Amino acid sequence: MTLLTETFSGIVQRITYHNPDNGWSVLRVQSFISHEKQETVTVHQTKVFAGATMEFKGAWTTHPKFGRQFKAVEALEKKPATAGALEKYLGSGLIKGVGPKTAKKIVRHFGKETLDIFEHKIDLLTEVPGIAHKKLEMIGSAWQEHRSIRDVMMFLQHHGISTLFAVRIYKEYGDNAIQIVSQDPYRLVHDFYGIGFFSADKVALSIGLARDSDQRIIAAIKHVLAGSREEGHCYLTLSQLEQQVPQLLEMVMGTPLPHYLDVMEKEHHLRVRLIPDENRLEERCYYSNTLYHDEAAVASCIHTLAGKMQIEQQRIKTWTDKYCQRHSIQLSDEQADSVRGVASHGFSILTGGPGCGKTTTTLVIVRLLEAMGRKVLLAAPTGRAAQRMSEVIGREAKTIHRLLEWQRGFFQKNAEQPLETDFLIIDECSMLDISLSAGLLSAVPAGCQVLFIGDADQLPSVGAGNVLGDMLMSGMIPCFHLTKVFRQAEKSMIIHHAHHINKGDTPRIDSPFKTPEIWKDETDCLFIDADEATQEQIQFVRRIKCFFDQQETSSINQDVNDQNLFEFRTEEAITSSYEKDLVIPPKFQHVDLQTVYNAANSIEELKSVLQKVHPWSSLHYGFSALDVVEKLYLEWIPKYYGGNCEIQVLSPMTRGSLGTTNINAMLQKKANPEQPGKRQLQFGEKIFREGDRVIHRRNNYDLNVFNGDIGRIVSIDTEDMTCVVSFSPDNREIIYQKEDMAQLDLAYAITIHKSQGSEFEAVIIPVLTQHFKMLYRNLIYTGLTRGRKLAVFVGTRKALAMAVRQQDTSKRQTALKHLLINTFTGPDRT
DNA sequence: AGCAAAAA
Repeated sequence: MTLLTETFSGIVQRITYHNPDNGWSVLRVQSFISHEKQETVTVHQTKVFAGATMEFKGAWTTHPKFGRQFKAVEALEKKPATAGALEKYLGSGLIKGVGPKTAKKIVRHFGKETLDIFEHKIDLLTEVPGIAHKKLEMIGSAWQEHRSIRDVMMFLQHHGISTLFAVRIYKEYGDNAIQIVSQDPYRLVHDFYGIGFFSADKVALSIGLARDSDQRIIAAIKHVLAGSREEGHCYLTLSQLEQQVPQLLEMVMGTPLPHYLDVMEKEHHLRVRLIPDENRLEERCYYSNTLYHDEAAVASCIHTLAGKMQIEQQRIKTWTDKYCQRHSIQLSDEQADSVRGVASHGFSILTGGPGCGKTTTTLVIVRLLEAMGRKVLLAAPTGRAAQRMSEVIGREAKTIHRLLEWQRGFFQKNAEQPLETDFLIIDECSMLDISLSAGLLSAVPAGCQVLFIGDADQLPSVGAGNVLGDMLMSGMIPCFHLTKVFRQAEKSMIIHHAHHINKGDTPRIDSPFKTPEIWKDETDCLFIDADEATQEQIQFVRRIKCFFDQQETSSINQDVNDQNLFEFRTEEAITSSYEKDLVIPPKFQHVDLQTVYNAANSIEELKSVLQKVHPWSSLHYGFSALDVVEKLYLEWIPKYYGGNCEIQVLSPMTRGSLGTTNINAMLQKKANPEQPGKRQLQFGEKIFREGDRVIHRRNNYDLNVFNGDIGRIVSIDTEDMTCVVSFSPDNREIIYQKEDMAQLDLAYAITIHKSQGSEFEAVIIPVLTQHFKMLYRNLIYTGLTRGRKLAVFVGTRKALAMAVRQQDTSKRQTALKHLLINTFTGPDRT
């Protein structure tokens, strides 16, 4: 860790930038060594005063935009050493009553002894002209105060706390700070947002607390429990804690863990819930207080809301029929049933895959309720989902955070100040985590009806819990499941394969390399086998192909055909790795093809080398996976599906050779290359060019653009550094100022996560083992079902099979399902 | 073989 041992010291001249959230600061620092030269220093979690003399530890780096800078990992305040430093220090406004002018006078008078005078003989300050008795008193008391702060600060900093937090800790604990922190350093985790277990532990060990002290172990248990959220879990089991806690503490525990857990439960540091496992044996499940409360709150709120309403079914039917007729809406039977069902239940769920008509059903429900004189509120977890809801329903829809009036970490709308409405409809509920659900449901007033809409097969929520899935699986909540697909269901292979994926079967998707006709058949789902071939392999195949094309009319493909390798064997494809099949014999490396041609036996050898490559892998045609993405985007899809077909690449990941960043860079270069007259702007590494496809990444209520909106850059003004982006569906044009453009990214490729809730005419989905960590069932399902006319996978069948086998949400440890069953049927404890 | 992600 400590490879960065360069140091750099100087006087802080100016604080160029300071981020109060994480403490990251950019400073201009005048070096001690070369006096005239100012350097840029970046440092984390440190607030430094202008004029302070600092010693930084870290390393020199070169930033692509800002050039040479010192990246500090540690900053220590030194006593001012030079007269110049002293003057800056005193004049920085740190001491009340001393400004730059007075500072100058003082330093000129006392020179090097200035600091000593302040420390020990402050009365002598009156020697300085302009400092009378009154001013001396002011300066004196300010200096006193400053000194006690400084003692605390020095203590905290000595034990590894950054200046920024030291200031906050001093503000909170005052002069007792040293005592409080020494007594229980782990208090800091609870009292200060931004200090975690690791920071507090550093202080604790530095102060000299024992590695096996109770405080330390309890803090570690709390930290592990809180961390389970990251995995999507609500609770951890004993064996999980026994594995993770000692690992965090970096020691073997003397006293067994259950002892501590019992103590913590008694002292309300954690909660335990007994949940029966498959064998009906009760297991102790350990919760952090908040998650325990949230889970229980969701279950009890739903129980309170649930129940049947007295509604005249016949009147609803008559009204619905009339409404649909007037607006020429065709409702299927299950949709009509859903409308009636939802209207007559206190709490219900409307679910179903894409293209099943959830939206139309919702529209009719909203109109019906309004006709019944009910006040209806609409909301969704994300800005984009809310905006789409408004567009489709024609009523305002808000994000849940806005609906509940989120302010400084709390919701203004809650059990005490509930929402004012008769009916609440929440869309895209697969994105709801347990905490937001608890916040939302507590704010529902008594007598209000609630409808959750969502597709549980889509991506799970970012936060902990499996809310929608648990509610559905509990079987306790009235659920209206739309199954009839309107989108040409019979023909659609996308729907067919999506269905298989959901069941856990790896779909056998046809490849155009195997069956070239399928392009013309306008199939809507394809798989192109491609792997991470090396440049050497690609070049080798291309050279051979080039050679054969010249020499023989019959292509090499004909030869491979003879081997009858085209039988569609998924299992074989799963185990084989295409690029490994191609071993280039040394004798053919960099060989002149004419020489090969002259030696007849060499031709046969060449053929046999190529025949080892899987005949429908893209390597066989001299394409890497990235080449295939390019070909699909620029040639193949436009050729068979029309040049106006909207194509979207959906990658499981941001990084990697087939991550969004790399694909974006490649497609920008190929699909929208630099041209004279085509204007562009550069921000650091990012280039935006006229014609680029872009995505907006944060809800911006001023511009009325939302996280996930995709558009095209219409024009760029290089003078003003502004641009105009046109967004679908109605091609509305938004003017971006320079600072707004930071919220834009290239969007030729986006992550599957970002695509949730959107649809595209054609999607290209790379699925390779390099995406290993992200490969799970819901992800593939979500990506595949984003395509309306075409979905093409590019990658290996092995990666696809891995993804389909991996069920993310089933691994989430949650108890909502269990709680709902218990609440509704009464606990069956004996 | 290390990774994605909402809200304010």
